[in-house]
Amino acid sequence: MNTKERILDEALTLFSEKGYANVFVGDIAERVGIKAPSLYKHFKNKQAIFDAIIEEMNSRFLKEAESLNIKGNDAAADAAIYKDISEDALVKLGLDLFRYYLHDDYTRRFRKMLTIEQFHDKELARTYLKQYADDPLSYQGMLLGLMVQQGVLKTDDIPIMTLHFYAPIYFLLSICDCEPEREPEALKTLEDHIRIFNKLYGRKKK
Amino acid sequence: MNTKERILDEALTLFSEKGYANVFVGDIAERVGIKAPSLYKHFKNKQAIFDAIIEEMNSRFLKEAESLNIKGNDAAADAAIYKDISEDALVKLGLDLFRYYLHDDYTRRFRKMLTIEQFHDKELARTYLKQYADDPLSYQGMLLGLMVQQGVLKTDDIPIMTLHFYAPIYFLLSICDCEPEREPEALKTLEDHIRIFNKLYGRKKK
DNA sequence: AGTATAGGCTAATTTGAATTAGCTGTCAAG
DNA sequence: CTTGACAGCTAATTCAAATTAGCCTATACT
Repeated sequence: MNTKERILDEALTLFSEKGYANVFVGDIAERVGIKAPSLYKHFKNKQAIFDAIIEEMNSRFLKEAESLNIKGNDAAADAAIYKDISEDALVKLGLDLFRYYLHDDYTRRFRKMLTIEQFHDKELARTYLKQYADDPLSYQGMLLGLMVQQGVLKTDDIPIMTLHFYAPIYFLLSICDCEPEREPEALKTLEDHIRIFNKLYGRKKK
Repeated sequence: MNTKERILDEALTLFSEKGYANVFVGDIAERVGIKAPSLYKHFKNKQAIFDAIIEEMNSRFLKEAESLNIKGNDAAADAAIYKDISEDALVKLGLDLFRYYLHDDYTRRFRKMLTIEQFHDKELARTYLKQYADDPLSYQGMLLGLMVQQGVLKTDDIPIMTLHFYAPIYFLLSICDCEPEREPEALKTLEDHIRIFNKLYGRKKK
């Protein structure tokens, strides 16, 4: 990782912990192992560092979305996968997703930063909701929709079913971001949530 | 409202919009209609304004909790109320709660401020989770528990049922705080959520 | 009336963080 | 070998925001 990337990386860490306004360029520099003025060899100013982080995030998420689309488009193949999904498999899917969101360093730091900065301007608000509300709902809605098609789950209202699946995940994530020591409890709750979700929406047991 | 209270009020508004660090004492003073140095007749410094807001909030919530306890303690009376609660009444209960959280000026501003500042220190993190996660779950768990007792709802796992009821509310609140123009859509979704919740957990229709 | 206090003001003062100036060593290309 | 760009440094500079000093007026209390 070159200096420019290290700056972005350390800045993201600090922004996600203290918020943009509470981080000094000197703090960032120190962590990178250089002096504050040297930062200006790489970025026009502090704001440019923030903007670069947002931009990098956008491109990462775009790439991710594309790769999901590729998978998502092959509906036939996907349908097969979910045809016989067991409760345990659904639990594993949910837990894995959760753990990824929680532990993936980039994802976690970025989410916390956006949580802090979401009210700063319209643009950030939109980004926040897209990442943590609209996109997850639409992606998971697609997956759950497949399961409905396959008769694994049953509902008249896929969007609400998706909300019922995802809202607890979002909620537990907020808890863990705030107090990471509550993760074990959250994982337990998440597992219970998915098992009961599966009972509530699952077709009557064969 | 005297000057001291007006300072707290305007400060809360600003903190909830921009976060503590982005608000200048001059901004607060201007809104109150005085000059910055005059603030220091009322508060030792900027931090003391923030602290006073937190303290006031604590005492408000304490008072609220007490009043809920008084009601909550009279379990027999409460049970009667929920014995024959209809779907529409449950929907109304949820929508009213939601609208209160969203529109009550004090509640809304305070929640946004805590959302921004939650990672600033352990204390704030604890306050945030208590207010928006633990307390709502425990209070609503109590109400839903009564409904289970009365046979209006059925479940083996009241905490998870409560999570299923509340997490979507929390989620929709996050959306509306972030983009208030999405409130109508959120209200619609909330109503659908509660109706389906009621179907999923309701005893088989008579 | 006489004075103390509360609460406001203007004009400093202090502070500290962002940014700029300008120097230096390294290294790659010609 | 030398030139130029790159990436670092120290030492200013700038600037804005918090806070303090010190003054003024009104009002309430004695």
